[in-house]
Amino acid sequence: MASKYPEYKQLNLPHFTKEVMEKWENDDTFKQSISIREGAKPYVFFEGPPSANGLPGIHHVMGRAIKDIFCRYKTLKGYQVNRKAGWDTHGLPVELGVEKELGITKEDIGKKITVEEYNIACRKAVMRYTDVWNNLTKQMGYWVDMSDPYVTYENKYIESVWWLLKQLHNQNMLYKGYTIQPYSPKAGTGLSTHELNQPGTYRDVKDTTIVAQFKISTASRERFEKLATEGTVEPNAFLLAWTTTPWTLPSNTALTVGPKIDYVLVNTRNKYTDEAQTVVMAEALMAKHLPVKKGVEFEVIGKCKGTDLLELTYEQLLPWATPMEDTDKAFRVIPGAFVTTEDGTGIVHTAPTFGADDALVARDAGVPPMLVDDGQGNGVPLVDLQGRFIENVGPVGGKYVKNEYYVDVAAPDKSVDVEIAIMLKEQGLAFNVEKYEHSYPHCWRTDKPILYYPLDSWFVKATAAKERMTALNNTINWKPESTGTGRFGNWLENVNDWNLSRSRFWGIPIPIWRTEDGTESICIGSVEELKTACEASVAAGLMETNPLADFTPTDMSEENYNTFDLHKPYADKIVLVSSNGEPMVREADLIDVLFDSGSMPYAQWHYPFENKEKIDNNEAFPADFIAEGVDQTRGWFYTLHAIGTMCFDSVAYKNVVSNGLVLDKNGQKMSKRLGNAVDPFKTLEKYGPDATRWYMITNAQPWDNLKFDEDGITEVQRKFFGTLYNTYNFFALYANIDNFSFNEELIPLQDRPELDQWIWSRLHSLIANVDDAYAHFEPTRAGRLIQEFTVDELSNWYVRLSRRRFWKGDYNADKISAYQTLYTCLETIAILSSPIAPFFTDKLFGDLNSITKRSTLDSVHLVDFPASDSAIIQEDLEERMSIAQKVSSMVLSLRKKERIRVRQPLQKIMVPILDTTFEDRLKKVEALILSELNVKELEYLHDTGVLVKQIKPNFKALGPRFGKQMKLVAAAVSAMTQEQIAELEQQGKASIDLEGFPTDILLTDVEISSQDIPGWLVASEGGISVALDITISESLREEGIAREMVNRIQNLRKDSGLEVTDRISLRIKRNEAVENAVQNNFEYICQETLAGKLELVDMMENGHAIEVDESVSTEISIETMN
RNA sequence: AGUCCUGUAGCUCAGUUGGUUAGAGCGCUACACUGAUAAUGUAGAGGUCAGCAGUUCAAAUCUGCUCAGGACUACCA
Repeated sequence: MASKYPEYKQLNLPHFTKEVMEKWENDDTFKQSISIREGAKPYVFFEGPPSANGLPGIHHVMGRAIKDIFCRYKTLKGYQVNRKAGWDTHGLPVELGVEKELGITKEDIGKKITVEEYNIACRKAVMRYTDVWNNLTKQMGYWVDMSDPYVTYENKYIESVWWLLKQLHNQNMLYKGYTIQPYSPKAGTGLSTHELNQPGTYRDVKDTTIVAQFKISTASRERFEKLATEGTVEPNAFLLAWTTTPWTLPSNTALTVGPKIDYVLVNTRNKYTDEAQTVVMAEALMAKHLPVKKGVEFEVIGKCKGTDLLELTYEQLLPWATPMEDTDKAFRVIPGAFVTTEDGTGIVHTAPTFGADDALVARDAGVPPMLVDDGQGNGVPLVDLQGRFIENVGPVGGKYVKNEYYVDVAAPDKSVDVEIAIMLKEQGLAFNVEKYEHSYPHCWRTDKPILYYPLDSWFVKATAAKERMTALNNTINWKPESTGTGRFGNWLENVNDWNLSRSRFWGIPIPIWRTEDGTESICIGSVEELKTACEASVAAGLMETNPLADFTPTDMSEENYNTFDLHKPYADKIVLVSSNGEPMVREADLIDVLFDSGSMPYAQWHYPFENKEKIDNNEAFPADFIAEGVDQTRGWFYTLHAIGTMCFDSVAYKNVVSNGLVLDKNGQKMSKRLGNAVDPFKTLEKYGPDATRWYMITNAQPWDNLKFDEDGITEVQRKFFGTLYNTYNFFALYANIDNFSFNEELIPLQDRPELDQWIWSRLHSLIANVDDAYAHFEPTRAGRLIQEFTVDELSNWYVRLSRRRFWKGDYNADKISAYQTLYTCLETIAILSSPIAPFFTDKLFGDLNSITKRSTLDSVHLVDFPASDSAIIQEDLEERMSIAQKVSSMVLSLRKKERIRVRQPLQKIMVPILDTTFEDRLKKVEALILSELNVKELEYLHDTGVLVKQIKPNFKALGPRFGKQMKLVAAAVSAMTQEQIAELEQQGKASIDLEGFPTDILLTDVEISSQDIPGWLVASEGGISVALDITISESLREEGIAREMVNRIQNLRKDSGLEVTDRISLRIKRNEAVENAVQNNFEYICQETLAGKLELVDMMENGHAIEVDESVSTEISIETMN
C-alpha cells in the first residue's frame, strides 16, 4: 500500500511545534538555510543585543518575530542571511542589580568590596539569564546564530570600540567639557536620572526666593528709553528676574527672555527703599507682582516683545567675580525658547554654571559661564565640589551654599540665600523677597538637597556631523516613515554633543591617558598600542611591569586575548609616560553603554583587527535591515547612525522597522508591579509560537501599539490555522483514497475548469501582493492577505464548491485538476506564511511533500519564494467569479426570506442583462451558480422594458464639471423618469433641466442599475439584480424530498461508522409521501449514498425513523455490502 | 515644555488620489445548513468616524485649534 498523507484528529499547534523543533535540531535546518545560499547575495542584518541580566517579556517575542520574518523572507528570496546574536553586557541596570544583590551601594565599591570583585560579580550576573533567553529564542522560532555571539565585555569587542574612539579622537571629534548634572556634594557624586527618579527624592521645601533687579547699563539706556512710548523712564531702570536659588546670583552672566513674549515697562516704587524706578517684566505676570488690590501704585510706560529686549546689557548684580573668558560678552539679554510666563517675571536669571538650560542658551548666545582662574589656568565655578563658595567671593566666600551642608560646624544663623536677600534689599536691588514652597530634588542617600553642578565629561562632537547625519538619514527607509523624518529627523536637527562619560565601574574604560595638567593626552586605539605604550612607561620607571606582557600582537586566538582584562581596575593601574617623561593617568570615566551597542557592526567582527574585508568591502556593512522598539530611536538607532556617519561616512542601516509597545488588553503598560505582564513562555506553550506570532503580526501594524489579548490568539488559531488545517485534512482524506501524489503532468491552465482557473488566478495575485508587502516591510498586510485568501477564497468558496469533485466520480482529468489545484494552493500558502508561522507551515509543507516529493528540500524554509505568473492572473475571470458570488449571496438571501431551504431545487432564476460584457461573464459562471444555488436554469433577461431601473449620479465624473451646481444636478438625475433613463441608454445622452437651463448628460455621468422586476421576488446589490422563481412543481418537490433523504442516509452512514467508500444496501419504508420521490429519483439516491441495492419495503424492523419535513417522514435501514 | 504616534460598531481593526448607503472579523440575537462539522451560510441589532472651526459642489479622508491616550527627549528659573 502506498504511503498516505498524514491525517489528524485535531489541530494541536503546540504539539506540531515540538515535532518541528526536533526536526530542525536534527537536521540543523537553520544552518542549512544559510549554507544552501552560499555564494548568493548577502542580506545584512544586525541583531540589537538584549541585556541578559533581565528576563525576557512578551514584547521581545514581538520584536524578534519582526526580525525573524524578514530574515526568513529574504532567505526564501534567495539571499544569504547571516544572523549573529549578541549580548549587551555593560551598563547601569547590571550594576544596580549587582548592588542590590550584594546589599551594597555605590559608595561601598572600593571600600567594602574591591572594584575587581565587584566587576567579577557583574560579569557573572550579566550572563545569568542567557539560558532563559536562548530558550525563548528556540521556543518562539527566532533563527539567530547563538553559537558564536558577540559579547560587549570581551576584550576583542572592547578593542574595536577603542579603535572607533581613536578614529573620533583623530578627527578631533572627542573633547573634554562640562555639563550641568545633578550632584550631591555630601556624597561627592553625580546622580543619574535613575537615582533622581527614586521615590522620595523630590520633596517640598521652603526656600528664600528673590525677584532681583538687574540695572540697565548706561550703554543700553538710550535704546531702552525708546521702548517707553507712553512715559518717561526713571533714572533707575531694571530688568526683573526671579530665582529660587539666590546663591547662584553671584554666578549670573545673562538674562533670558522669550522672544515672542509680551513685556511691559512699568514705573513704580521700590518696596524696600521707596525709590522711584522703572522695571521690566512679562505683561502676563504684571498682576502677580503689582497687585492693584493692595494699593500698589504703578504706571505702564511702554510695551514690547522679547526680541526688543535682546542684547540690552545690564550691570552685574553682585560683582564679586569676573568670568575669566569673554567678559565683554557677559551680562546681556539673550533669547531662550524655554521661557514661560507661568512663574517668575518672564525674564530668567541665567547662571550657566548651575543650570542645564542656562548653560545651553548661554553657549548658543556666546555668553561665558562664571568660571574663574584656580591659579593654574583652569576655570572653576564659584562653588566647589563640597558645595562651598571658594574664597574671595565677596562676603560669602568659604560659606556653604545651603545650610544643610554644614555638618561638623554649626550652620550660621543666616544662610547664604538670606544674606544675599538682605544685601539686595539694602541696595535697592530686590524687587521682592519671599519664602516659597516648591519641590526640589534631594540625594536619596544623604537626604541633603542636590546641586546642579558642572561636571567634567568627555563628549563626541556630534553637532559637527549634524548636516551629514541628516543627509544620510534621508536615504534610510524608515518604517513607519514618520519616525525617521519626524522623531529621528528632528532629533538630528537639534542634536547635542554626545556625553560619553559615565562615573561607574562596569563598562568600557575611556582609553585616554592625560598628564596631570592636561597639556598632553593620548588616546589608545588597540591593545598592541597600549602594550607598546606600557613598555615605554616601564622603561621610564613609571610602572614596574607591563600588564600586557603576555599579549602577542597579531595573534587573534582567544587564549591570547584572555591574558589580560581591559576593564577597571586594571586599566586604571596603567600609567603611561608623556613625551617629556611625566606620568599620564587614565581619565576616570567609563563610556556610555550606548556607544558599546552602536559599535556592534564593527566590533562584532573585531574590526579592523580581524574580518577587515567584511566592513571594507561592504560584505557585512551597512545593514540592509534592522528592527527594534521605537524607544530605541534616540538610543541604538541613533548611536548606530552617529558612529556610522562619523567613522565611516556611511549609513549603518538601509531599512529600519521600529515597532511599538506591547500593552495589556486594556491598553495599560505591562509591568511586574501591576501584575499584568504576560509570561512569554506560558503563552508560547499554550498557543504555540505560530498562533502567537500570527496574532501579533496581523492584529496591528508593528509600529502601532499592540493591545495584547489572549482571546485574539484563540481567534487566530481557530480562524486561520483551523481553516488551513481543515482544508489540508479535507485534501488528505480524499487524496489518500485516490492515491493522488502529483504524478500526472500539470493540466494546462486552459483545460482546467473555470473554478480552478479562478483560484489559480487569485493565488498568483496573492503571491504578487504578499511579495510586495514583505518587500516593503509590511508583514501585517502580508499576513492579512494570506488569511483572507485561505479563509474566504480557498476554503469558503473554492473548496466548498469543489467538494463533490473530490468525492464523486472516477479519477479523471477534472478530479486531477482539483487535486493539483488544491495541493498547489496549500503548498503556496505554506511558503508564503512560513516567515510568520515557521513551525506549522513547515509541518504542512513536509506532510504534502512527503508523498509527492515535488521538492528535494525537506523544509519550507529552504525553498524559493514562489514567482507570480502574470499570465495566470485573469482579471476578467476574477470579475465574473465576483459576479457569481454576488448572485449566490442574493439568491441565498431570497431563499432565506421565503424559508425555502437550499436542498429544495427550484426551477429558475432570472438576471437582467444591461450590457453584453456582463452577459458574457455571467454565462461563464452559470453552471457554478446553478449548482451552488440548487436551481435548474438561469434566464438572461434582456431589456424589454419590464425592468424598473435605478439611476445614480456619478459624482466623480460630474463634480468637476458642475461644481457648485452639483446638488441641482444630483437632484435632477435622481428625478429622471424611466422613459428618460431609457432614452439616455439608447441615445447615449439625455437632457436634464437645471433651473430652466437644459443640460446634456452622458451615459458615463451616471450609473444605471436594474432595481426591480415587477411581479417577481427580486434582490439587488452593487448594480446586479436577481429574480427567483419560487414555484415548486411536483417533480421539484419530489426531488427535494429525495435530497433530504440522501442527507439523512448520509448521516446514518456516518453515525454507523462506515467508511466514506463503503457500499451499502438500503431499505426505505414505503409510504405515500416518499413513494414517488424515491421511484423518480432512484438512480440519484443510489449514486449519492453508494447504495448497491435499494428497496422500498412495507414493514421494517430496527429501522431508523427520519423526518424529511413537517409533513413527510419514514423509516430507513442500511447495511454494508461487500 | 517640545517632537512623534494613536483616536472609526461592545472588542480588535480595514477604509486607495476627497465622490454621497463608512466596511470586515469577533461577540450578541434569530434562522438555516451538515460526508471539511470544535466548521459554515443568511439575516438582524450596533456609528455624532474624539470635539470644534475652516477649505470644497462634496471631508472619516485636506488644514488649524481643542480634548483624551501613548512614546521619547528636555526641564522645572
